[in-house]
Amino acid sequence: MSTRRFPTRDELRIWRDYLETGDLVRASLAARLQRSSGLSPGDYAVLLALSEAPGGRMRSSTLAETIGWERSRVSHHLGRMEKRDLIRRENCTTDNRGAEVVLAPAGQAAFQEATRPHLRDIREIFVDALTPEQLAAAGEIAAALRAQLAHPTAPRGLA
Amino acid sequence: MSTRRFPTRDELRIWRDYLETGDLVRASLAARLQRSSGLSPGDYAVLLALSEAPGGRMRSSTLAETIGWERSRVSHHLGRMEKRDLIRRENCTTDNRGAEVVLAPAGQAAFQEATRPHLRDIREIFVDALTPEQLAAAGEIAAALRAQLAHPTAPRGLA
DNA sequence: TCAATCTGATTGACGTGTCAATTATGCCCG
DNA sequence: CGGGCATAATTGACACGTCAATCAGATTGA
Repeated sequence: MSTRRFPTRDELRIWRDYLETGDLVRASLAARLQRSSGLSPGDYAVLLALSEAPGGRMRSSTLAETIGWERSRVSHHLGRMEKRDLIRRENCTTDNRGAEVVLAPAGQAAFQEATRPHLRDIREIFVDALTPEQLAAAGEIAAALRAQLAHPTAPRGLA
Repeated sequence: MSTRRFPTRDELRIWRDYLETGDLVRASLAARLQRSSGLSPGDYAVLLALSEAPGGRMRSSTLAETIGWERSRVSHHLGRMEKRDLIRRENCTTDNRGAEVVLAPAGQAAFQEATRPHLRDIREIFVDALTPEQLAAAGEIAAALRAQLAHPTAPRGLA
């Protein structure tokens, strides 16, 4: 009985629609963000974290944890952002291995420029598109999918 | 009145959950596919299209249309797949500009190896995670979001 | 003290995606 | 015919992501 049938045509269509639509939404928001501020979603995430940190500065590893990225990803992204003067990197005084990421003026400006239009876009593209019931359902669906990922029906050696 | 408020904290949480969960699902499926067959989702999409084409061959531009990719993306991906002997490229006899993409034996084998586990994974990770109502709601949410993307509340010069 | 080890961060190789430019061929019309 | 334009596909430059390897500075334990 654990061997149920393959997904039906309808189920496959919904699955595909679900994922592809998520991508479209993401892409549309990213395009608007880029147009309004020159920032990528990654840039925005970094600047948001920094702007909420005291002094606009943060240890690189703390940043990684805050936005949920791998450390090497952070390193690469900071390298690109540093070239554009959005952030600076300084040596950490309390731990010579460490690096501190500092919000640069251009970064702060771009972030402030970006925030309001970005929030408005999220409302327009996502929130306004759905009825309150659909919005709630979206949250429940996400939760159900996460639960399934955390506890797969048939463990296959994947975390 | 067209200037409604920014999204609430809850709305933002749902929005973020929705997109991030989609990514997690995608990543989990991709990891399983990779493990079971050595194929990436892109590889799978290409091989699926080819395996459904008569003779396992297809014009490169037709392939692009079929799977909804940009042509340059197809070119790059085919280059990588060709190096792994999953496909071959031949000159098109009817149009000397054109290229025909041909399913290679290794590609056919990998695809057949991949299909059943992949469909089962989709069922386990996505379909089985949701109640029938949630599945239906997921379809409706995707449709609503697409409709919104096609007809933005406040056009901002974006297609 | 100082060697083994742990940890913070960077780096390099590579897959993947976009955009703009390029190449080569087909095609149409004066 | 032949110049001009459309089309097929590739290419190059770059952003972004992962993984594995590396490097330097902390830590700690005989």
